[in-house]
Amino acid sequence: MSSGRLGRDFYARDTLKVARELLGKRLVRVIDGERLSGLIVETEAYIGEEDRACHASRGRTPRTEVMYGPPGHAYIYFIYGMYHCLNVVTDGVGFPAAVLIRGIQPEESVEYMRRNRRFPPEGELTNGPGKLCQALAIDRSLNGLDLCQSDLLFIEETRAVDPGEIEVTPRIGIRTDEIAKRRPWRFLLGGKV
DNA sequence: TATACGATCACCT
DNA sequence: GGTGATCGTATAC
Repeated sequence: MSSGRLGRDFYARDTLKVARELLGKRLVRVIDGERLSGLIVETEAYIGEEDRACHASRGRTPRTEVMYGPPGHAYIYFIYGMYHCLNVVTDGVGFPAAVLIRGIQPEESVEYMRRNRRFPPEGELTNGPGKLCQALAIDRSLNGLDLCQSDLLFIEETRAVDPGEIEVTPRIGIRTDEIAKRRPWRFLLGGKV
């Protein structure tokens, strides 16, 4: 069964809808012609300058520029001096919003990923935003990449997900304010917590 | 120029 | 449950 790549229209929508519907889709990274991939099982939405947890809450800067651009591009940032996080830009041009990919279930080239992560314990290969970037060798050199065009990084259509499998919770690691902390903008697939 | 800190993780107790 | 690693950004001087 062939799987098509998600097109611009998928990303050019309401961010919460995109965050929810990215669950179950296949994130694909190609290195030296080899496919590394996994099914997306955890996402978080970051929406607009009013969202204090969103990097764009402090306005347009060189770092946040990508989020203001067209949907379907990768926003990758470096954090805590050692990790990278992968987001996909959503909604329309000029409105800063993105979905953070927080977890995937490894599928293709698992051994390659395990090597990248220096052979972690079972279940800890790609269960976090920093971890999955390390496993897939994603860093800021890929920032701004168009996931609708690039052959290095993209997301593929998969089977439909049963809405009953989706869990919604507040976002993780928010330290800005109580309102941002409470927003139920984290989505998980299959009872994963 | 200088400084404080973060959408994290690994390792410790 | 706590903390150190480690550095790009934003912001203040």
